Amino acid sequence: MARTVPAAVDLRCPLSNPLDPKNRNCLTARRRFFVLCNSPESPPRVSDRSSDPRRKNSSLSEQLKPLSTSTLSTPRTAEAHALKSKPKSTWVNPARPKRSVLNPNRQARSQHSYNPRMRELRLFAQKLNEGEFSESSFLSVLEEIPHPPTRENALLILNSLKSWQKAHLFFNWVKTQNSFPMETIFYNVTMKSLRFGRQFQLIEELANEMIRDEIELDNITYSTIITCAKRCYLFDKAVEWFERMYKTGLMPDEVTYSAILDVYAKLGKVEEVLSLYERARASEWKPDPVAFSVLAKMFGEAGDYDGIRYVLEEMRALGVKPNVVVYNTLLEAMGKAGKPGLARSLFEEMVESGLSPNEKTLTALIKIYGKARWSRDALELWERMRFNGWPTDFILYNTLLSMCADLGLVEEAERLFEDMKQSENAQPDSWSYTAMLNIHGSDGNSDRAMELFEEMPQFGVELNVMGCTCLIQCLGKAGRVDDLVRVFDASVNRGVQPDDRLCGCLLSVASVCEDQDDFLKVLGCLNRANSKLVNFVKLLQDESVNFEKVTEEFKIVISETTVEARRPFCNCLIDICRNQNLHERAHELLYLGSVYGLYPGLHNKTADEWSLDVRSLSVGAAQTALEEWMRTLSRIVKREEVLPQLFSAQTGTGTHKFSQGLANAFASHVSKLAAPFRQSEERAGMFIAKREDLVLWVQSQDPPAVTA
DNA sequence: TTAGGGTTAG
Repeated sequence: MARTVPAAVDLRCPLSNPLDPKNRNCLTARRRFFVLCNSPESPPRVSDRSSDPRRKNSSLSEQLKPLSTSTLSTPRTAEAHALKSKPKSTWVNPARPKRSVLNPNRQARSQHSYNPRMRELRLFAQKLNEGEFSESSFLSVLEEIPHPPTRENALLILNSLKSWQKAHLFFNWVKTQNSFPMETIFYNVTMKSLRFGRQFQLIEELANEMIRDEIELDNITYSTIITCAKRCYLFDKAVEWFERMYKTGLMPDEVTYSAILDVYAKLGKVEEVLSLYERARASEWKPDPVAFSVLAKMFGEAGDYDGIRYVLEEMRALGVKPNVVVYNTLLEAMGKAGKPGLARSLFEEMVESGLSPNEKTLTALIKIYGKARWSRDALELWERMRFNGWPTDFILYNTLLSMCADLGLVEEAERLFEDMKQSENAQPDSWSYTAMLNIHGSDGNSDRAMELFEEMPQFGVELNVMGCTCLIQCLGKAGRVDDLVRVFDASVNRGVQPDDRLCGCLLSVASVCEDQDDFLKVLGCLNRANSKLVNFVKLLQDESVNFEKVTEEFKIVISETTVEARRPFCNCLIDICRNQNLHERAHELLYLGSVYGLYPGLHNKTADEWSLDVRSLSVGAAQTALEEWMRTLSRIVKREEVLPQLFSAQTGTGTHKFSQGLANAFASHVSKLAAPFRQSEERAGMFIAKREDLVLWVQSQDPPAVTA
């Protein structure tokens, strides 16, 4: 796309400033700016060390320094200065000759001729592959090799060995035979095998051996080392070996280059990736689909929609046709950037271009439709999949089931689940059962949920903590406390490790128990998982305990809880207090929850409107918050302070098919208090009161009901 | 896996 921009670029245009926060992601601007900074008409602000011939073998990161420090990360003031001093720079051809960063020709593979002893050697390799050997027995079998281990014979066997251990042993054995001098290709084949076993240390040892024995490391060697380091999450090692290659004077070809692009991308170093990409483009490199896939993945991870668009436009401008992997990566990226509509169009474009989607394509799309709550699109896609015979696998099925759970599609989920049971390649696993338990749990069908729980061992599927949580929630809602206890005990005995979400679930069941025996039974389960939490519940029930003690214990319990579970815990604790007629304790807990940041954005004030946002609160917590708010307003009215025109309380509508909706509970509490809030007709899930009505109501409260 | 690079699930 940069190649199609007009001949002159006005740098004063804000879009041309890549460091303007508004344009942080504007890659067009970055590209233009890059080119301008490195054009002869616009000399770089700092000396461009990469163009210094004396620095021929400097590492790439050193070469990139002038770029990353001056072009992409310069403080904004320096940037502004540069822009001011060069207002009328001229656009130049970015493809002008400059020192390359990569070799445009991919390293050629050596040709191998037909080996007349192929059959016997393959059979021998098969014998080595199939047997279970100790190291010594493997070596003794090697002595039975049907033909001498010449270069070609040894290479054929080495290529045929499947396990990295055997390949490594064979490689070392060949070396001891001294039949021929070891060559790069032997190291490369062995390294590839070691990479399957993620044996980076062994690979590095081999690489150092090559250096010691002066055996040439080529692009294949380096790319194998780099990708192995990457797969072992040893990104620093990957970069280290890439730099080492540069220092030896070996130019990477596009395979090594995209491997290192991916390393920087996985490190989240977007600027470095772009610098590398731009550098290579300036060397007249035409990126291939793999390179674009790397870029697309990187932008997807960052949720950077401008970046995704840039990838699409670059491909279009360069005439590179995306393949299925590129489409998959782009679709996934669109999903992460929150663009379901664009993902849908891109998918249609892919099908129209004649490409057939694979299971990964469909998984990405189903996930996007589920997240966007586009049930019609999701189900239509499912129909198309069946009609066209597009490939499926268990991940796709599980994604479909999760989508059904999110959208409340019970019958569809049962059909899919049945399909899975009938299938050969997608038998239900613990994910599938979890999704099914979630669906029936949310639907309130505890019988079906229990049926699923009982059948799991028959199919050899282990229950996981999430499935257990769904089932416990379902049984709790159905009031089947004895079954709940049985399921909990069985789950823990089967190896489920309760986490904070499961504890939160038990706590929420406890909060709705009307029967004291049931309440104690649920707390008994919770005690097995989190005894401190149970002790805290008991402490709350003890009216002789003062607020300071509650504060102290609250702090301990909450700080030991994962961040995501803190607010649910606090909500449930408030609900428990209200159910046990401990209203003041509920108010104390709401106060503590607010102090410790569990309810950010609960109160919002503008000059015209004060609002209470209870969408993340439980019913009891929302009631408590409303009461607290009314107490505060009473005090303000009494003090005759300034009040806004409008008061609003936001409960939300609950988009989920199964959601109970906070609105109804809130409405009945408002009516119990006889407070003048009315549900808004224009704004769904919103309760509104006018200042005059609220003031009259507050004044009529004598003694104020809400302060009780 | 037949000497090297990129894509799927709470």
